[in-house]
Amino acid sequence: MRESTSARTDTCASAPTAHPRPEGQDRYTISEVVALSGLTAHTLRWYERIGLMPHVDRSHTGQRRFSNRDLDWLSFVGKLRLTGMPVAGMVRYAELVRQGEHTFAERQELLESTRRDVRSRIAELQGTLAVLDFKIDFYGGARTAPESERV
Amino acid sequence: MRESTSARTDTCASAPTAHPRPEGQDRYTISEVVALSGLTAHTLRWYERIGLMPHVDRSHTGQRRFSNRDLDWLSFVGKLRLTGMPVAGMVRYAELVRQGEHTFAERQELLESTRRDVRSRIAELQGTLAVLDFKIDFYGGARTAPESERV
DNA sequence: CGCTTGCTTGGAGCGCACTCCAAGGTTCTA
DNA sequence: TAGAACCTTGGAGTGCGCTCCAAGCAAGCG
Repeated sequence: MRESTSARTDTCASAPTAHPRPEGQDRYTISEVVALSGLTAHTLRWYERIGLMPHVDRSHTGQRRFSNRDLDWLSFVGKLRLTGMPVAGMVRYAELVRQGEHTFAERQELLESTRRDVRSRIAELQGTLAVLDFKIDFYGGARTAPESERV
Repeated sequence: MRESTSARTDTCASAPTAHPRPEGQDRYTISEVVALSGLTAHTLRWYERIGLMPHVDRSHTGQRRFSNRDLDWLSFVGKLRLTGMPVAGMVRYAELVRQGEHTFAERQELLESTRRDVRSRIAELQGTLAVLDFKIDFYGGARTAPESERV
């Protein structure tokens, strides 16, 4: 295993396993975080560069040491990513967090807007399900369809 | 209006209006199709180039004239696009259609696999809704949360 | 001590789905 | 019959979210 570990297998939708963490540990190397988060080391470093990660603690020689808190943050960011929020939006949220409690209202608005997006995306997907069901039934031999179709 | 018409406004999730078509017409210029489909002319030509559109009829001087059948196809392709299916998959489906009725089974499988993807994407989105609800409630002042959170 | 494996950086590259450009021919309105 | 608006093409460019590279330092084992 050499840096570009997992990934590439199946678009790796971040293993939905609830990030089982080794008990009583609070300093993880980057490769441990790769295993726990499903992200690549490249991506973790990139997240930090673009301001999507609070600055991670370092060992005396400069290597990253992630905390449980960092893992919590990554797990939340993973959820935001699943919503389809663009990276710029997540960075915006991270900035608000850094600015302290007086940004609570704005953070709430941002999440509410995201929630609206998610809900309409779900509705959209359910609309496609109706069409898929219809077509699949058609191909299923139940040619009840009034389709002149080239299908 | 000069080629790059609509687009850019809001990621233009293809107006969910059911493509109201002028009655009794069966030959549309590309700009009419732009208005009806919400796609750009660039995208329509590109779809044809990559084999996602059956070859469109032409006027005697070589300009495209789309039929109602073409619009039906575009509308279905729009649904597939909303499912999140990559363009390569849609091209694959278009190829199967071109090959005739003996590909019915394969088309059905492709759509069934797409339907599975859509269902799991919906589940994923519903999972993010739970997290969003939780956070939004937290910011809503109901600080009932046992969060040590940097939130 | 040497060896292997792992971590560091800035910057370049990639795949997807468009998106646009230049240069020229066509169609419509007045 | 002019002029504006619209259409054509191949190929180059864009934005997003990673993804990879080269060169070099660090850590652990025998």
